[in-house]
Amino acid sequence: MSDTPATAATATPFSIATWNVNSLKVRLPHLLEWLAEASPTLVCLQETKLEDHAFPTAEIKAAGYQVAFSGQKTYNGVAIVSRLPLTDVVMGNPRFDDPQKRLISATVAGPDGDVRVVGAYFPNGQEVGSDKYAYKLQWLAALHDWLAGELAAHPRLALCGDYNIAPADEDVHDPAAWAGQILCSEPERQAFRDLVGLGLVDAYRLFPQAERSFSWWDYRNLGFQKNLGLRIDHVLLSAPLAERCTAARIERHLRKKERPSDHAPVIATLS
DNA sequence: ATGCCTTCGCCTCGAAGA
Repeated sequence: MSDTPATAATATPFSIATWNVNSLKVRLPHLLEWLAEASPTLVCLQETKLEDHAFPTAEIKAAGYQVAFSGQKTYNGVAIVSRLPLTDVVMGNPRFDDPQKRLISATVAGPDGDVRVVGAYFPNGQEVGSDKYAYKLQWLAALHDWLAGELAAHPRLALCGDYNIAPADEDVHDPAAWAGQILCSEPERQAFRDLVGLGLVDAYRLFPQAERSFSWWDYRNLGFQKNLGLRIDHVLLSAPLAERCTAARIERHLRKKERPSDHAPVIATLS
């Protein structure tokens, strides 16, 4: 027997997820299905590719979730959907003037106090040495600088999103082929380590995981069927949240659905 | 292999993604 109140004992655990949906217009049915099935407390979405007036607020609210979003036509676009109220919503990085909608932050009530959630769609970079790669590194440096202050202000913080960085060779299906390439280059991996150095922990690596675990697979060449993937979507937790993290997994089965996103959601559970 | 798949916007092909 436990003296825990029944309401707490039966409550769904607090969980934080991230998913690059590659067009929320196309993937809304998948999202609604997954919200009903996995019941995450909160999900950060990337690549919504929707202007704010077109965001499917009513459909997501009908599923029992609140929304905050920052989008644009064709590219980028981020959102947070949450079963709990979202407060202090902030768009973008105040230290980095950027027309690309890649960042959204909000506060939710967590199991042991407020949690600050930062949802991020990191730049892809296209090719090492390109203008887009230079932008990616500048964006990463600005994120690091801003996040140091955010962590000081909000010690209970989660940085969730499509990082477009495979942090280590074990996160790459063919490390030799990808060595030095975009998503795997040393400056990108160093930027990832610099974020970790602020006091963040990769929730997925807190637990034993299957080898060759990935969150993205190329649409081409039967990438998913052959498991030719990369682990580039991450939930990073500050120490007080990492201490309470009890599980982390990749929702690989969503990649098997009809007309899937090329990314699968990543979800971390907190006690 | 400058390829493959998917999305969007433009206008049925190019750009971008990763």
